[in-house]
Amino acid sequence: MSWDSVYTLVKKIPRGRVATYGRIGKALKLPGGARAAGRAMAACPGGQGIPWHRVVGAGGRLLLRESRVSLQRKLLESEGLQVVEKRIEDFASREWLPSAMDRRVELKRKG
DNA sequence: CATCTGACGACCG
DNA sequence: GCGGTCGCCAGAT
Repeated sequence: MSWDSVYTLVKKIPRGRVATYGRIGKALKLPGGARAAGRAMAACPGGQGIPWHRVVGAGGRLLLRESRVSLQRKLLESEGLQVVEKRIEDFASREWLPSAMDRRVELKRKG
């Protein structure tokens, strides 16, 4: 399985925004959904401009292991996001939705 | 080939 | 909110 489509999508996540494994898996119709997105990110090659830290779990939770979550948190905070108890504050308005269709939902939700 | 291990998430008690 | 179950699958050993 090639995870290129996942990395390509992740690269599109704007600075200061985050996307979830579930959304990514669904948007790309990956077999296995969210878990597939997780596997892809686990195998994510470094040093290629992939903003891996902008991918979080459902509800805006940070799911990485302690050894890595500290860096993720640091990177997210450096982009202006607030992380409290391994969770993105105000996640609903910080979530970036992949497809054009989902964007309408986002705009609608924002009001 | 058998087995184990995950960067998930919805659901339920 | 917390812990357990289940669906689902690529790599590593």
